[in-house]
Parts: sequence; structure tokens; C-alpha cells
Amino acid sequence: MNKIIHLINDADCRLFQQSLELVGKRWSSAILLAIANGETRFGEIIASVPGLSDRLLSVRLKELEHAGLIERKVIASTPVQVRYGLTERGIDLISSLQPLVDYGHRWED
Amino acid sequence: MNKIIHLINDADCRLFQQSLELVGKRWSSAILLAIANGETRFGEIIASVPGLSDRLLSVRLKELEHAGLIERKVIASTPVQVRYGLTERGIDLISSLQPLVDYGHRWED
DNA sequence: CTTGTTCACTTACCTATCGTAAGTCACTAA
DNA sequence: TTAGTGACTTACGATAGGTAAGTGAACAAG
Repeated sequence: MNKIIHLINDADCRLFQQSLELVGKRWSSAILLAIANGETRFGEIIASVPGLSDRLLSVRLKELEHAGLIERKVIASTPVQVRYGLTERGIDLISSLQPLVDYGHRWED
Repeated sequence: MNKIIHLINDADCRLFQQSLELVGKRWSSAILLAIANGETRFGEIIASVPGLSDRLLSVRLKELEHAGLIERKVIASTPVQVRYGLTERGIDLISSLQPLVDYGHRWED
């Protein structure tokens, strides 16, 4: 049998699970994707991710910021604006998700 | 700005979210990974995924089977054995997760 | 024939997370 | 003074997850 993914040790497994449980939490990657596509404001992100509530967006943005995937910038306008942007790490993560988009296309209903 | 992932329309977005919400559910991909690595029995999978409980494994195996990612085979031995294997679709999905493993390596603490 | 063991699950129960709806706060425009 | 905007926060019922114990079939040991 030839292995599909090579993870010989426990450390690799934990690493994999960590990556996945961050991005795998509901809405996390959809939010990253929205930001990557240029929807950088709170209201814009909500509008572009169908089904996402403001409460969960608020929670996820904090998690993603804490994980070092996004950056929060406050713009002193009236009303005050907040813009979110991907960090280098966030860009790398979402790039790593591209094959999953392709998978979705290959197997759509 | 050059886009990282190209999803122009809503259909693509929904497709992406579908793929991710399946694999993103807690333990789902760890289970797929364990099966891919040759841990094909109920007890083996539990042993190889630290933190996973038998209740959740049972629930997830049903979901994954229903989604067409794994197959269940009962072997009439004593005590009875059940072996799980990846379908073609399951293999494709887990292959699509490889870049995420690499990402984990690039950014480990 | 009774007790123990293995395997693959279920059931019961409690806690954590989620979703919906409403409220907050600072500021401005009418 | 009332209304509106943007970015949240709070309250609360519903759903998902974690822990522990139980089930049932088949055999083996004593």
C-alpha cells in the first residue's frame, strides 16, 4: 500500500490537526477567503458570506487575529471604520486551501 | 491587487464552503488521515487519533460514509471486525489536504 | 454454567458552542 | 430631536461535543 499523505510521527499528526481545526471551525476559512477577495470591512465580510452572523464574525475575527492570520486596522473616520487584512501567514494558509476548491469542482453533485 | 484564490461567483463560494464544512468538522479529517495511513478498524482509528472518543468516531464514520468518502466492510470473524476504507472521492479529498500539512510545517511554533 | 474478554458500537447526561434577536456606543445628518 | 451608520456585545434557547457507562454477540477460562 502506498500512502497518500506521509505522516510518520505523532508530531506531524498534531501539526496537521492544529492547522485543520483552526481553518476548519465554521466560517473561519470563508472569512479568510472573503478578506482575500477584497472584502476587508466588518459589514462587507458579513454581506459576502451568506449565513454568517455578526456575532460569530466578531468571535472568529478575534480568533484569526490571535492566530496571526489577519491584522486589524482602525481608521479614524466617521463613523469609525475597521479594516482587516491577511498577514503573510494568512495568505500562505489560504493558498494552501486552493486544492480544496479544485476538489469541490471535481466532485460537485 | 492580485487575488489569491479566484472565486468569482456565489456557486464557487458555496462549493468551497461545502467541501470545507465536511472536512472541517472536528475529527473528520483526522479520521480520514488515519484510514489513509492504514488504520482501518474502529479500535485502530481511536488508538491513532489522540483525543477522539468512540462516540464521536461512530458519528463521524456515519457522516463520512454518507458523504461517499469512506466504505464500511463487515468481516465475519470472532469477534466481528469492521474495516473502513477510502473511496476514490475520499482519496482525492485527502490528497487535496496535503498542502495544509505542508503549511503546518512551514509555520510550526 | 458462570464469569471475563474483545470489538464495535449506543445511551444518558452535562457542558460548550452556535444562531437569532436585540441592545450599545460614538458620531453625524436632517 | 430623531434617525442612521458601523462595529460590535449581551441574552438566551437550540444544537453539537465530551465523559462515562451500558449493550450484544461470540468465544475462552475456570
